[in-house]
Amino acid sequence: MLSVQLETAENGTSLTSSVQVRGRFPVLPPHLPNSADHSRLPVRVAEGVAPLDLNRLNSIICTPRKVKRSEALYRTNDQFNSIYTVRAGCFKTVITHRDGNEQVTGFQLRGETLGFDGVCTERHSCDAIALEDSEVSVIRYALLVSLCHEVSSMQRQLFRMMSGEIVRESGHMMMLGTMSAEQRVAAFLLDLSDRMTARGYSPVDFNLRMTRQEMGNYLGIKLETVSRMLSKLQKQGLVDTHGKHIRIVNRLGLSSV
Amino acid sequence: MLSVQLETAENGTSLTSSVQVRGRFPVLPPHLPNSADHSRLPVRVAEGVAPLDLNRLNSIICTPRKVKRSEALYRTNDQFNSIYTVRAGCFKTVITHRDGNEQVTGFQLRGETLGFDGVCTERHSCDAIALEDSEVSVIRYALLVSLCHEVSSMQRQLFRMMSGEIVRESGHMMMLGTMSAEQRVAAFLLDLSDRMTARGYSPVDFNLRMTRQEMGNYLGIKLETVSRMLSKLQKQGLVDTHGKHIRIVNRLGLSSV
DNA sequence: CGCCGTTTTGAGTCTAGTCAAAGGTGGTGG
DNA sequence: CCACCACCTTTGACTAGACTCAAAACGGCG
Repeated sequence: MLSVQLETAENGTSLTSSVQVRGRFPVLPPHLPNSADHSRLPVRVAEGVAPLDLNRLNSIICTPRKVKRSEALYRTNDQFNSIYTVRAGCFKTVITHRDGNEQVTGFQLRGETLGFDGVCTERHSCDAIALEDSEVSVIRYALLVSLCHEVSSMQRQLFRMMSGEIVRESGHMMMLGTMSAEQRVAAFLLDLSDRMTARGYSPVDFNLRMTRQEMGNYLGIKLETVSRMLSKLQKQGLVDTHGKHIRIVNRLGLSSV
Repeated sequence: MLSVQLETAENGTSLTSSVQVRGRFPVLPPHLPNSADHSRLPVRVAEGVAPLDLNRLNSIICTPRKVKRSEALYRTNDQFNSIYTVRAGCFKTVITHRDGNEQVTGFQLRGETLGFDGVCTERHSCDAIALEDSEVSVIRYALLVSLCHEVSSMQRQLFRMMSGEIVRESGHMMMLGTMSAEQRVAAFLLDLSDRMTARGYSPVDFNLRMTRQEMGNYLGIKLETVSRMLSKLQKQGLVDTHGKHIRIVNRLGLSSV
């Protein structure tokens, strides 16, 4: 039995497997975020899958690609060929309206996935921009799809990952639709904290990779408002901020803002 | 060659096929929305697919299910078993936060699809409520998945549908994040108009199935604001509203609000 | 050390929210 | 067929929260 894992965000889409191929497809241990050996994409599928050609897997998991800070991994209307998992660094996805309005639709941390927006029309529907010098694993979609066709557990996993993205986006819509500025900032920090935890970083102490501007855009508020709300949360003794460094002092208090 | 189509929203996910099974799986002609014979789900896949057992398809496309106005097709945390396409009527999907906050995440018209939110965790992550007496086709997910495993064009179509939902949600986020109340209402009417057109209804003359409350919740504004903005658009000569009946007078003007 | 981009804070404005009341609409039953 | 009721919609007056504009403080990097 061979097992493959496609790492995803944490909300249930990335299920652990009892049988894992290491060596050839080393899995990044979540508690060792700076693990030295990550020359290949960590790929994981929920259940063990039928034995299959390792070369086949190799052909899907391409050589990593580096993207410099503020450069694009892909842009709106680019031909869709691949999905990506973040091996190092951090990205944002941005939609640009014809009138020039921009909306940050998400931030992707190490281990999270990018590119599913392109499956539908075979062109990407947003820009993916690196927030710092980053590196991704490139997964050829056509090959992934044919692998899914052979390996049913992989197919199911891919369905789950896409559904997970749908669910996450719903949560974001809810935030944009119903929350006050203060609640948005609090919720954002908590979400980030959860995702950091899932990746093996400290849940209470981390550095933001995005500017107040980008954060505010994502949250549907202005950068000055983000700043004010952070100050307010600090006054309430819920967080401790120094520029981009965040320390969550009172997690419970933060979640009940 | 046999061709099956799973009808979806209009943004490119539902591709027409040259070879279609009629008779047994009659496709609702888009220009005849009230077509009498729709006792079975219209199922359509992008490309022709390999011949397969018709009984297999029959077992996936279950008997239709009726849902009365204001009743739930499914609720948050319900076990996920099936996805649904709307055969008649109209639904809304709603997320409820623990603090009681609600957010309408979408409206599903005739021919559109519901339920992908459940794939990820095998439980639904929102409520799907009928806005009027409605009817859906129930598609067993487990069977659909195994069919996808056999029929690669069906697998690709399902991936496209889910990606389409991701893209649509991104658009909604952009609206919630960047648009003024007036723009939101205008954009909402235009979106609805496009979807009505895609379903064979008039693009300029239609009835809303939701209340101002539900519309406002979806748009991230209050019901009074929806009402005010509709009045404003009417004063500008862009639309003509009488309660739930909408007539788009100046489409171009509306899109440049 | 000085520069540039980012962040913080303040003051004033404006959009959308709140509260309230009146006007419509559709469905039900007499 | 009409009257009544419940619910939905519109409109107005006032308020609050977030935005805009502006200036100063901070921080990282060459």
